[in-house]
Amino acid sequence: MAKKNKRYETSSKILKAATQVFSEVGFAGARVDEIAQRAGVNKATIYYNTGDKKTLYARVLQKISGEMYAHPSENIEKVLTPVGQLKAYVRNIANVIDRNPALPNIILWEHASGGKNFPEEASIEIAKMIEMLINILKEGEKQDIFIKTSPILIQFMIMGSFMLYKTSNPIRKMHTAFPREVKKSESNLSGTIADEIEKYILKAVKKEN
Amino acid sequence: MAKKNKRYETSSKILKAATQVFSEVGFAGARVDEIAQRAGVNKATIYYNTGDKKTLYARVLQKISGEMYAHPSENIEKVLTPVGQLKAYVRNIANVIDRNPALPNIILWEHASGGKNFPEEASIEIAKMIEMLINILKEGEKQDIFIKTSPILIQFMIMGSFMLYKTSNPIRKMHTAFPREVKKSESNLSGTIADEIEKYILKAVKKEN
Amino acid sequence: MAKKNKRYETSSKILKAATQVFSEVGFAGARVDEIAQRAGVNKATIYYNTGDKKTLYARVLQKISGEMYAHPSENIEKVLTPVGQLKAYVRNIANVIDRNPALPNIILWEHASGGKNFPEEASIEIAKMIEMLINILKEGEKQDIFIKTSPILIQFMIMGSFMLYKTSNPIRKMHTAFPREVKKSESNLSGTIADEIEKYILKAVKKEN
Amino acid sequence: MAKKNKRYETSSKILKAATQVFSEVGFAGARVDEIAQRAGVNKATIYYNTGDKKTLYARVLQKISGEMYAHPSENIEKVLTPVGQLKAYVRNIANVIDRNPALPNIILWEHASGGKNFPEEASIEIAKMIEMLINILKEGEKQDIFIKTSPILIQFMIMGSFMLYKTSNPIRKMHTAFPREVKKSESNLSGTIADEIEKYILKAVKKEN
DNA sequence: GATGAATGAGCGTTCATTCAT
DNA sequence: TATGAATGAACGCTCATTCAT
Repeated sequence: MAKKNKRYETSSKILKAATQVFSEVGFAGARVDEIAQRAGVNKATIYYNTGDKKTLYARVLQKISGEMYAHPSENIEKVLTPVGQLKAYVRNIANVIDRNPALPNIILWEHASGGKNFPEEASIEIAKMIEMLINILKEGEKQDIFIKTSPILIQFMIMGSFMLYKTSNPIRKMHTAFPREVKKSESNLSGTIADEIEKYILKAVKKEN
Repeated sequence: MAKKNKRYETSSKILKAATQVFSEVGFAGARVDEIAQRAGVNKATIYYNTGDKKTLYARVLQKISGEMYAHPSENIEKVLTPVGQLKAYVRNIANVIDRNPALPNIILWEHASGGKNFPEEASIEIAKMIEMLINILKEGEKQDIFIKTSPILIQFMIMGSFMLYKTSNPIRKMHTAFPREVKKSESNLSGTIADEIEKYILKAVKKEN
Repeated sequence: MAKKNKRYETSSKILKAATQVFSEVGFAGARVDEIAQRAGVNKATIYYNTGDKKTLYARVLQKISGEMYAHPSENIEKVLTPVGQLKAYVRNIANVIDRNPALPNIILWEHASGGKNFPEEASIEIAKMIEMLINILKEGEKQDIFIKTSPILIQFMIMGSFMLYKTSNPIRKMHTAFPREVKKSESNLSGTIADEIEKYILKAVKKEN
Repeated sequence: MAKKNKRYETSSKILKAATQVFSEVGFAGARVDEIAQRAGVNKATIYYNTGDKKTLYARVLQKISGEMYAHPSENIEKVLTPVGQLKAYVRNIANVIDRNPALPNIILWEHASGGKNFPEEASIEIAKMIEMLINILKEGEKQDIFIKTSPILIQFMIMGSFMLYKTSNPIRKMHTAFPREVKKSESNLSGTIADEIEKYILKAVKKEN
């Protein structure tokens, strides 16, 4: 709306390009030159505008984790039952990932590298998110409809399956060895994939009667 | 003992060091100097003995995937019921990961990078493994004890949770934000962790009656 | 006076230093470090400004052959008789070599290496030059004042004597074995040396009557 | 004849291979590995048998110059007239070059590099050779059949034309720009080429009457 | 006499970063 | 605000040389 200043525009272009590049090749593999080129700015502009490579990466991480862990909370409180809340939780994650294609790669880069660059702010967001899951699962237990579970493992099952699915796309297509059922893939999670994972997670967690 | 081939011994030292370094920092982040130092050999020896950085990485990938996807089959055929087989399948994966600490990181690096360096041989091994899972799940369906599932997603749930668990260890410990339940961790999967995942996967897959 | 383009100035310094170094030790013997040092720039500047070692060498070759084969034509067309033209031809070559001390060495490096790096553009220039000589000799034949000759061999006699003379300078001085008459040398061709060669070439080519 | 010892055989193979390689790419461009491979021996054998790269190159130079400057004298003394002697001189050089294909390249490498590695022994041989030419030319002058000439320049005309001819072969064939008359070439000097050069040199030197 | 294995020194090249404008 | 030019510090790799056998 209001005409933003030029600096901000440049900053946005840089951040967008950096997100792309870092997600494709990771921190060590990323070239500042490449980021500058994709952003359509001079390499020195990155240093002038944002700072060094590490700072730039930190900004990317921060933005990513902000998006990751802020939105999911949106629709959950409106839902009343733990089952509905857990469904919403899974679905929100799928939505966020679909809206941020760079996210799974970056999270995996960070996991692989042992989180060396993971900013404290980002882990606060994650913590809030997990707390949300903990509450949902606890409430389910209290109502005697969920079994006792380890929230962190449930979290990893959800995130892990989504992220491996997303990032395995090129691998599955590249190699001829895989069975046919494995090679077909959908680019979005929010359709069939999220449906399935939601189903598995719920079954895994629900008490049989 | 028998005097071993000198070249082979050197090669082993190099491969071991390379596996470590690549798993810690990935291909782009790895320094040949560092690998040489950890192997206790001169940098040039790596080139004399094994070849360039890419070749070395390929060898690491090959060894890793060999170990990953060969062993799990071991105990499965002895088990008769699909439930037993699925349990063995999950447990075997946990065992392999425990025995090869570099494995989760390297797999994640590869996923994150879109499998640019993934050797065809490795994907053959993975394919065999997934085929195994497909058969188990099919048999379960046929016997009407498993629901219809997407094997690749089940696979990703198992692998994803194990690998994220393993690699999240330093992150979880590093950051203060996480709830207490999340911070405690066991270094091996084969104990409680595998038990839990096994339970969730089975519940996710089994038909309720 | 007018403020020159900075990049161009750097480029010139690099090209000059490169010409020197390549002429002294050839392509394989040249060290990029040495070129950078003589040019008074950082080694990386060479890559930023010009490109890799091969590209740099190509530029040197191109400039050398440009100078070699452009100027000789200058004064020849003004001269009317074949004898005068041939004299001018020889003299022009001597002048060019005198003005470009790196030239003989570089041509010899290229000859010795089988012209592996010789750029097509350079050979076009040489070809034009030889064509000039062919025309002079043909005209002389037609006027019945020159014998029938092989132009390429005449060319090699001229170039060969000039270039060996120039490059033998350090050798002749270094070694004590040579007869006195051989050791004295003039640094420029354009004086006595060119006079002599001109005389020999003309005698070799002219028809006796 | 007598069965030579093994060391000598190895030494010969090495020297032959080294001569080839040095003539093709010069001292700086030569790789000890390549020489070893062509000689069919282990790289370490070169050091054991002959010494380091410089020593090996010196041996090659020595052998080359020995061959170059010893043989030409053979037939000259039998010839009585200066004209006949000069013809023999030119022809002998052509023969030696034909018999030693590595010779022109190596001489050119040495000239180009300013004779940095030229051994004193070699220059003694050259000196003897030039002295021979000096005597022939002096005798011709005394008999009033040759004009007064600069022997070193005559020497360079002969050597220069032969060597440029030989080494220009690949260049002339490689590039399309050259006129047809220039592209055809004979691999041996001793035929037409030597005839022509001999004719030019004699005409250049002989007194007209 | 000969060699497979290993290495130190150095080379061409890249890359994150800074400087002058 | 932005950039073209320049650079220091590495990095992957090569190569002449040595060592143990």
